[in-house]
Amino acid sequence: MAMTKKKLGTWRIERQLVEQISEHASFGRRRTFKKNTVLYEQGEVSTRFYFVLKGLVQISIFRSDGSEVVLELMGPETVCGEGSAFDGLPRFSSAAAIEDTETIEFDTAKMTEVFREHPEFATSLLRVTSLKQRVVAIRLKHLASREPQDRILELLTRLEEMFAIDHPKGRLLVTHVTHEQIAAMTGTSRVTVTRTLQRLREQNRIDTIDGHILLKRKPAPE
Amino acid sequence: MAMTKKKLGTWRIERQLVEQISEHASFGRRRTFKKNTVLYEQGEVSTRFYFVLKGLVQISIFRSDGSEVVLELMGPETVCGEGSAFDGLPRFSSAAAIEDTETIEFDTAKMTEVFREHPEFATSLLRVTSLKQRVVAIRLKHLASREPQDRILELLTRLEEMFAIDHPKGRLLVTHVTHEQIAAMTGTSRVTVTRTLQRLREQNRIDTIDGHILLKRKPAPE
DNA sequence: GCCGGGCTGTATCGCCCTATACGGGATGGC
DNA sequence: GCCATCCCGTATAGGGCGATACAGCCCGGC
Repeated sequence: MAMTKKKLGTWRIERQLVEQISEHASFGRRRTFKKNTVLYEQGEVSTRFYFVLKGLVQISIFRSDGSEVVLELMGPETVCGEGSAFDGLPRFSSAAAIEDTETIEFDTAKMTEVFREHPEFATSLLRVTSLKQRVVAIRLKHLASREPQDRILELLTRLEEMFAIDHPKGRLLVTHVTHEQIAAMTGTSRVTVTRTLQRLREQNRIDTIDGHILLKRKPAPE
Repeated sequence: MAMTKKKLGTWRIERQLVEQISEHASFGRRRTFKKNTVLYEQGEVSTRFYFVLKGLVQISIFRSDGSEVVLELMGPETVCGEGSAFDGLPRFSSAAAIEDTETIEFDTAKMTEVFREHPEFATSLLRVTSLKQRVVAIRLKHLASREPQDRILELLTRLEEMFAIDHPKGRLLVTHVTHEQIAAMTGTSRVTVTRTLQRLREQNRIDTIDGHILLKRKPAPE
């Protein structure tokens, strides 16, 4: 029996910060979402945001021509929806549970009063929003390139940092992503993803083991 | 004498939020930067962030091959550097004053204690980081497209929202940006910017008046 | 065992972007 | 007034990506 193709997210927050948020769970309320239901939708105005406990939530932006850009897959111990909840503007993305999902739902409406008693919670939330800003900015840096290889490698290294295990030949991604998902997240076509991964294999930079991608240790520092 | 080519930023924060931050200026200290000096550099770790009072700051990310992606030009009444200041990780971007610049420098180190007395300041900062996350995410949505026209129009409409004045034929951008700057911000080549703007002119969607771009009112809602 | 669906690997073709180069116009320094 | 510099417009060649189509593979259902 080979490795399970367990669905995982594309995001992780460091333990310490997770704990800091968990400690304030009492300021939110538990809320569950069945598979294929919506947490929030692009365009709506809401002061709610979510701390995912279990399951998987897909965050995407729909472009005006109807095409979908997948921003992230948020797994357990991540926060989503806080951006629009704090700035008060319409949601710029949609969130849908693609597995049965449990969350803590927070509401920013009375948050200022909470901060007075628990200023460390404000700091934690600022760390979360800052982290998100960072990851989006770094993605942007790579999406600014028109080279599919740049775009795809960026996604792979990000996934590696979050979800890879050591392997004799390098680092193995435990997340299973299809070429189509990579295409949606990098703004290229499915065919190009296949071709690019092929090319990377020929360059001996990656390998595929049982459907999982292995990022090889840099072979020679040229 | 025609319109001045005053250099402006690519960013603006709504008045109310600006005031909320200004009211807490006493928690920071005044600091000025001469033209062509650096506020902070990619890679460094720092807990400082800046509220720009006067001048212009260019935020850019340098890619590993040395090429530069210009994220934003931050003019007066904007905040920069807060991302890395709060999450504690190395700066993912560099900031350089491209005009003589005055700022208020804040330090996140003792922020938690400030939040206890002034929880509304935490809320304001959360609004700022959330807004930034939003703008970067929306840029990402468009950069995900490989069509130069998408990328360039996104920049233009964003600039329009922030820095355009009414004009009999539409909205006139008071910011003057060169094709080369547009290229750097959209990840295309200078030639393509010229060609794309040309094409938009032919499609009667924009016009150029005295070096400034005019976004025409949508001609026909088809 | 057989079938069907989802995923990956290829092939072809047309198009558009990048790189490069060059000319002309505006602007500013002296 | 003259020249240098910057910016915009344009041409050419080359390459790689997108669209489309199809074949093979794996896996699960029945």
